[in-house]
Amino acid sequence: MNAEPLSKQLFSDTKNASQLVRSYQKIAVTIDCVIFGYQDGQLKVLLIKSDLENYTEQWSLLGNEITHTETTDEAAYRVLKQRTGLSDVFLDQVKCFSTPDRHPGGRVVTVAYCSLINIAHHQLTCTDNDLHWHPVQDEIDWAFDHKEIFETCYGWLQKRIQEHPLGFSLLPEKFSLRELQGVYEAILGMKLDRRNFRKKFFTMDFLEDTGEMELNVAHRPGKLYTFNYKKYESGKKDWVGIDF
Amino acid sequence: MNAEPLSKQLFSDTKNASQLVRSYQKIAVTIDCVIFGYQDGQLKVLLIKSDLENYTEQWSLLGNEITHTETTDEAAYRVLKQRTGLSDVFLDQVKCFSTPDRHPGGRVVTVAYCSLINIAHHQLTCTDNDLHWHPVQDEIDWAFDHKEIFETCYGWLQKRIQEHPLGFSLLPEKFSLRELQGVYEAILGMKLDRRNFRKKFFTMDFLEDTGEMELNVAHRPGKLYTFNYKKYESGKKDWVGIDF
DNA sequence: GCAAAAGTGTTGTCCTTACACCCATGC
DNA sequence: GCATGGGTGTAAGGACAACACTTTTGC
Repeated sequence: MNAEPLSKQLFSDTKNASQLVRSYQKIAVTIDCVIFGYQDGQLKVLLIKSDLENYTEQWSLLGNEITHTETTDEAAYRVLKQRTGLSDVFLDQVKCFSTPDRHPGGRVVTVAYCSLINIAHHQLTCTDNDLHWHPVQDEIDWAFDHKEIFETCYGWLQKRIQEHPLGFSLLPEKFSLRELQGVYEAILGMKLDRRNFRKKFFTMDFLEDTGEMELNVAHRPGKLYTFNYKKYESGKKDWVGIDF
Repeated sequence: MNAEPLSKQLFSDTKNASQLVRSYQKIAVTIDCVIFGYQDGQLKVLLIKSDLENYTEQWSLLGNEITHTETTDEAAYRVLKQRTGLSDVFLDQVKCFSTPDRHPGGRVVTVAYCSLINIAHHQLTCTDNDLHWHPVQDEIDWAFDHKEIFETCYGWLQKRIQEHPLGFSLLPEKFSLRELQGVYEAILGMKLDRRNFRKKFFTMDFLEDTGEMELNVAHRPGKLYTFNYKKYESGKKDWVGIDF
């Protein structure tokens, strides 16, 4: 607020790095994971009942403190692994939330992470505290500021999935185009034109025809494709173009 | 790393929120500002000589701890204000950096912020520690992990300026299209076609002709425009399209 | 009159959108 | 044979890239 005294105090002299850091106020830092999953054509988010007194009826993101020896990334992977058994999955940092009174137990700064996994392919390793998947369009009674964190991550995901091939992590190794389109429609919350969707992905040229077909579907079976990551990498463009 | 003991410990019972937060490890949290400025057709970044022993020859971003009563956003605005006198400027959170040994004085988690200001229109309020503007393409001897933070923010800015009208904050109220194009070329690091650039911005339809012309230029004077924020807001589109 | 940048249009190409019909399978 | 989704093509419109000449001003 008043610039002079602080800048004078901070920049008068060289300082010892350890002393400086010792002088800083220390704060609890946590990570919270917004883990999205997809099942039956619906986008869902993984939540637990809060385990804090007075908040046990509210839904909470999966979170944990970060320890002195790990990065926030490592903490996020640790939590994801503990709760879902998953380790080979994307997990991206979205944003840091730091409102002083955001946590009822005192000052806690949290870093939000976002992930997207295939529900059908991973059993939850622990279902304490009512851990389960909630359709994203359900009314949810959120704990603390987790509604805001969730919404930020959901918006981030909708933008991200249009620019990066995240959708494939929701699908089995081999998938039909209908399944792929279902993922996009669920995440973006809108219907897409089937013919244009197919054209789009075929011209992007990283889907590989496996030669196999769907089995046991109550309609004409579709071809199964795999996502060729190498082709995706080599075909990436780096210039997007000005477009507000 | 080993999931079982921790999840058992954390989720056995309801807990008191204050006790839980008290049990968390506490860490120093800082913000670092990557403040970009534009002058003479060049993009520059505002740096100081580190004021830490053994690091006084290296260049450092403007940073500070966050206190118990402020958000990281508030801390970033505070630092920006102290160092540049500016307050009516965009400042966006980019990313949190948390490698345990990133700071020589001990564990410090930092949140990087990015801003873009008009150098010619703001005097620096304090030039201690060799505070000054460095062209972004200069070789810079960075302190700590500030090179990584800078590069992340620079990439973020290049993407961001293509999707949001940030460039106008670098220009006077009234500006010519040549000036606007100069900003984009400096930030993106490439030449753009003048005719296509003009077409692009005219069809986006939020530039307003002031009726005035440039003065004192050694060539045919150009028209001066203003950025009409209201028109920009109302014309924004929300659907971008899948495009990897 | 020369240097420097302003201002302006067209064409070809590509991408996007909207839209309709027949086909293969399970039941 | 009916329901369900698979698979396909085209035409119109819009965006983008490439490209050259005339005009206005300061010096």
